[in-house]
Amino acid sequence: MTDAQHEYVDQVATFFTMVGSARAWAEILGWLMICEPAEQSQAQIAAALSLSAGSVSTQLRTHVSLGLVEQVRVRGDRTQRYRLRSGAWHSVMASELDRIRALGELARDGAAVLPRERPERVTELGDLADFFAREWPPLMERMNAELTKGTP
Amino acid sequence: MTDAQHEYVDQVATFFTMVGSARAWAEILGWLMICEPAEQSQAQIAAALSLSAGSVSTQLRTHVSLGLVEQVRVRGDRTQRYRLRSGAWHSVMASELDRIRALGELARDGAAVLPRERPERVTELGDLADFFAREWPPLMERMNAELTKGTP
DNA sequence: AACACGTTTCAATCATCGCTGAACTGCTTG
DNA sequence: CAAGCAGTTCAGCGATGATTGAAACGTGTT
Repeated sequence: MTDAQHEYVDQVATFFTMVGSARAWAEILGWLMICEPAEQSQAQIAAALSLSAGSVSTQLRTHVSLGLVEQVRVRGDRTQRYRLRSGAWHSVMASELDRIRALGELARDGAAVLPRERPERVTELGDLADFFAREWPPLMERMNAELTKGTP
Repeated sequence: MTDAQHEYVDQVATFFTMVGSARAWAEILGWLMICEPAEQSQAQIAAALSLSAGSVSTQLRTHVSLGLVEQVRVRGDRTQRYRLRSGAWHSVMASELDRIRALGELARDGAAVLPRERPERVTELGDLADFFAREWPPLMERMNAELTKGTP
């Protein structure tokens, strides 16, 4: 692992820790973006990032469950490999829809305690969520259409 | 503060703590969504939520700096009041653009360590960021147009 | 001026959560 | 069936960061 690679992993990790991710989680993500080969065993990841086997196991599982990383079995080799899923970033964006829906839910539940004064404080959130729930799917479609040009 | 209100504040707080916000920050947000009157002093907020004056002061400042909350002076009364800004939720969405740009930056910096194997791991992120940087502003415009219908 | 009230600041405390290390499971091979 | 390796689990440690409480500040009031 070169200095430049190390620096980049750090940069990615810094970004994602800023938005609330665990350090190890973020470092693994950064490493899987640039490592060679793209498929890595847990041991390789642990070695490259100087992380304990435990952290790698745990955080890798959350990566997998989020759909960012996939496990691959290389035939002839029994050790599991992990790699960034192709389209990983797309699915991050696509999953935004769930969060938007959750916000809509929050707004809807607010109906029970709607304030007389400036009820928009709650309703505005609902309208917004509805707007995005409508706009997001076509946006995702355009995204896929546009960015799949080179890779069919 | 009724039980229902308390419950709702808790629900909002739970949602936002899930995505990495501080508990007090999130509770204040929930309270400012449904409190009556909409304008509240720090002391009122602290009392309603059983928070210390210190937390309220600190977290309220971050709310203000994020543009979610604004301070208002009620004439005749010297104590400062705080309230949810109208259009608060809109500006949350609008500020997403900054995060998208940051992701684009991250991808661009990745050029220095671009892997030979599956370089899309990095470049895909850049394309995505570009796509959103282009799509976001018009989307925001449509959002404002559509949701401002009732409130000119 | 002195006081009262609202707000800010900050050091100390507390809680949370991620990380480590070691023990454990399961699989494969000699 | 023992040995070796990959991965998992979990208790305990450590660090980060939020919360508190008290003291300082400022502003308006008597």
